[in-house]
Amino acid sequence: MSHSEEPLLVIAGPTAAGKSALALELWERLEGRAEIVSVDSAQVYRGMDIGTAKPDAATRARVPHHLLDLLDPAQSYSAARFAADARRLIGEIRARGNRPLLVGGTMLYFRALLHGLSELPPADREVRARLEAEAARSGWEALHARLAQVDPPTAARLHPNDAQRIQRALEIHELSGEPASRHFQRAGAGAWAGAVLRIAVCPPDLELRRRRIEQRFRLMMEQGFLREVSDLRARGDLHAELPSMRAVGYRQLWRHLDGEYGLDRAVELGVIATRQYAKRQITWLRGEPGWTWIDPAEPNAAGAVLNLPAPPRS
RNA sequence: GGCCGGGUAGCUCAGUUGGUAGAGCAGGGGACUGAAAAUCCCCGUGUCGGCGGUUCGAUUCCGUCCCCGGCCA
Repeated sequence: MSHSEEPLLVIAGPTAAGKSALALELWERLEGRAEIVSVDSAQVYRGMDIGTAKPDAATRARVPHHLLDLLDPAQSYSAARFAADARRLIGEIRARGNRPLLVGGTMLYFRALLHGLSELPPADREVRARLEAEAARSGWEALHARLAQVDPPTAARLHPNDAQRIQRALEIHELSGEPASRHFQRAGAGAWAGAVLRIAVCPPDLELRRRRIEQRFRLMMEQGFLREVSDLRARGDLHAELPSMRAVGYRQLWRHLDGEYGLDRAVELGVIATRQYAKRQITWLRGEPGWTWIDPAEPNAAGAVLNLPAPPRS
């Protein structure tokens, strides 16, 4: 069987569940004939290592990893860029005769790759800034009302408080002259054509998940997470509203450095934010059919993954 | 020991001119198309500190006790 005919192996799961460890074990079992593609919206930023639990240098020297350290934290990545990058990498890895392992926790990125995205205008700083200013003047309800004029289906779908999506929908309309709902109806980039084996790594016990998250956050603090954030902050050109600096943990430590609250409180809030993030990831996984749930504590979890029957082409 | 505050949801507190109570946070559930580790939605019964009393009815008024602050001794 050639590698291109093997199902695409994707590994998702809530943060701190043990995805990376499983991926490394899979790599061993595949005798190094595999490469890892990170599916992680925060690990793409350089200098954000400890707080994103990025694999360390030794691991990366041994096992090929992709889509890490792509951008400076002042820049921003996107689901669309991820989908394009991942598609390209999967082709390249297979061409080398290796098996791509897509591993990460950013569920929108998985969806963008596997289900495809509509063809939409990319984000536009100016349009967003203008909408932002308008919202500051007249409130998001007013913009929601305007969206209801130009794109009733989308306005009906969005809550008047969902500023981010209202802004995006208006942006799409403005830049393309067409409502987002119409774009969505048309076939976009399309779903992934080949077979996909979806693995959801998740300890079944809620309490265990909660404990692991706290332990890992505290470990990050011991490893110098605060220093990492204060170094980023000391650059002077970054700010708290950047997508990179809004990441779990970074946001809370940044505010602590701003003097908003003490370190203990920052850690507490960081742990809470991480748990809430994990909950959202699980919600996403539960809502989608086709995932095989794996308990990482199961002995030989990696072996079990490799013995799963290939799913039908989707 | 005396005086003054407080003791109400897991936490911080609001409130009831006497008809058994509600916010924020936490927690749970959900949504998700170029910011997604983002953004947003839904979910609130708890001996209203204990025990007595007054009352048709007390978390609310009265007495008493306990606990926590502060001030005075």
